[in-house]
Amino acid sequence: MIDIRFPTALHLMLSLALAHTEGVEQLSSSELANGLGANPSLVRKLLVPLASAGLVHATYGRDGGIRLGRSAKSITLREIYSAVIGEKSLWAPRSVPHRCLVSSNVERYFVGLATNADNAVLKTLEHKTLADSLAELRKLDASK
Amino acid sequence: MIDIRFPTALHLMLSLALAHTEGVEQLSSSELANGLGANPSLVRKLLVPLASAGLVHATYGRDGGIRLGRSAKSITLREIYSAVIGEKSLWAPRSVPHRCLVSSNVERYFVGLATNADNAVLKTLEHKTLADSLAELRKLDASK
DNA sequence: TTATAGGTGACTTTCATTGTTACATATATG
DNA sequence: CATATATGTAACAATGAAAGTCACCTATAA
Repeated sequence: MIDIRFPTALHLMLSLALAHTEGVEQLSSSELANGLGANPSLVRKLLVPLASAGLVHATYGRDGGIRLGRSAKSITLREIYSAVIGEKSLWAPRSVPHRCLVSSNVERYFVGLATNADNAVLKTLEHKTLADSLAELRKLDASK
Repeated sequence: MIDIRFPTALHLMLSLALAHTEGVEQLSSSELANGLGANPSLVRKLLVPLASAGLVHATYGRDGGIRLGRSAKSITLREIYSAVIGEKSLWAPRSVPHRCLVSSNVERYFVGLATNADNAVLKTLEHKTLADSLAELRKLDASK
């Protein structure tokens, strides 16, 4: 199935950032799930790697909830992507029987290509912060 | 299931390029499939978009087979990628109910991010030719 | 004590892609 | 023309990573 963890995580983080600008310090997993049209349990599972990376902070118990771990200005989209996707490459090599010059070396060669592609993508996310993204959403909203 | 059309197509093209340097002008889908550890029919299906893009040329009938459509020096990895993957983006947006500033605009915003990422990846493939890749394989083979 | 948060494990469902089989179509050759 | 053998293609089953669900555990404020 197609992987939509990154757009989902980005949406979550943007919801938290927006709430923050409106004076709401935290949201529950149910509220976040509602915004996504998803299940609270699914949201909580996606929050695990974001919490490990320090991008969000969750508090237990009654009156608990989820808040941003740092300011929206200091969180980049690259951090969100890396937290959620981990080391998984954009492309996986095909495993082939080693029989000739091509088949014996193409796998290693391809992994190198994939690493280049991964790095290029990370670079496109590196200088965009969560605050930048929220500002972009406001522009989009106004322009329509 | 994970998408390995690009590494598979690259392998095919490299096999054709290698054969060419050895004086073999064409290979059958069975020979190509054998190098990949795959089914000839699967190979033929993958060849369809490569043939449409003019990157390979297939001839029917007895003594038929597949050959490179142009010289290995003139074929870039970007062309192979685009032929096989088409317009499919690296990332798909999550479809969400439109209810607030974030949910109403994040989808469009995300598609923009994905387009940037796609272009960055294409750029990493743009200046590598099939001949370059074959030379890299020879280096890898020699260095081990 | 109770209400209500998040955390987690064990599932089932989804669906694009892989892989297979069978057969139609085209062509070189004797 | 018959035959051998190549590609083209349609229909189908298998695969597997992620989505999604449910039940239950743990933690905490009031």
